[in-house]
Amino acid sequence: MDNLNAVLAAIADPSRREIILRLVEGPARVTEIAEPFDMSLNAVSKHLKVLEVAGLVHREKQGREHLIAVRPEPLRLVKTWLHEYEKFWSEHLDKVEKHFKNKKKGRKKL
Amino acid sequence: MDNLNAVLAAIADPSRREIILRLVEGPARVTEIAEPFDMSLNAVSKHLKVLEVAGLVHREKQGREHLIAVRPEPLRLVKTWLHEYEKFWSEHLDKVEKHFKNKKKGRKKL
DNA sequence: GATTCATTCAACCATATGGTTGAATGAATT
DNA sequence: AATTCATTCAACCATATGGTTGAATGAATC
Repeated sequence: MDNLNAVLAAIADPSRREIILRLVEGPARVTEIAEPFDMSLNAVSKHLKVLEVAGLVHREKQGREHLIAVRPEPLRLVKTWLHEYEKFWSEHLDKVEKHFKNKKKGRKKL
Repeated sequence: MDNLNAVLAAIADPSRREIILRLVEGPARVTEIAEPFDMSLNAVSKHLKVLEVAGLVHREKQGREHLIAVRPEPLRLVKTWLHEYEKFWSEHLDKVEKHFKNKKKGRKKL
């Protein structure tokens, strides 16, 4: 999946990870989300945009306020990549194992 | 862990993820790693530096060539964060569940 | 010792990122 | 209708990022 880039870049920022964890508690308005942060509302708004583009957050406009809710699905992509990595890793270990087995068996040949 | 930032930023780049997967096959020299890429050797060298700083790769200088090997440990940090996220998520689901249980039980009160 | 080979360092470039402030939009309140 | 409130848009700024090219380093080879 191509989106993995966006998802990883999004969660690479600590403020955005904090926002995500905060949002697991439940949806919140932009101002609420921004409250604990030592940065402008605008900065938080930008972070939310990044999370939204990555699909990690969904925005529901309710009149003048925006309700932001976390969306867990894109994190699956990260898990999937980690699993792919581990799959390759264990396959490689298999190969190494076989390599050593062959060494044992064929010791006298070479 | 603070390094999580560096690890996530490192794997957010697709070339670097490719390098990592390549290195699971086994250690390689810089030129070997660079070979499949359509970018300068220098660019790859920089990517390796980023991976090295993030701890995802280890460099062993062997004379004039550098043997680069993958180091899986830092990816644990990513897994840990995902687990933390999921923990919070399920705790929140618990809360929601209890909330609805209370609604059921106390329906007549409110 | 001169040359070649593997790699990094240094400088540069364009674009992205994370932040700011001030103005604009648009809904709610008076 | 005027004002206030929630949010984004726009412009700007400093720094980071991903790439380039050319020079420097330092080991191997002739």
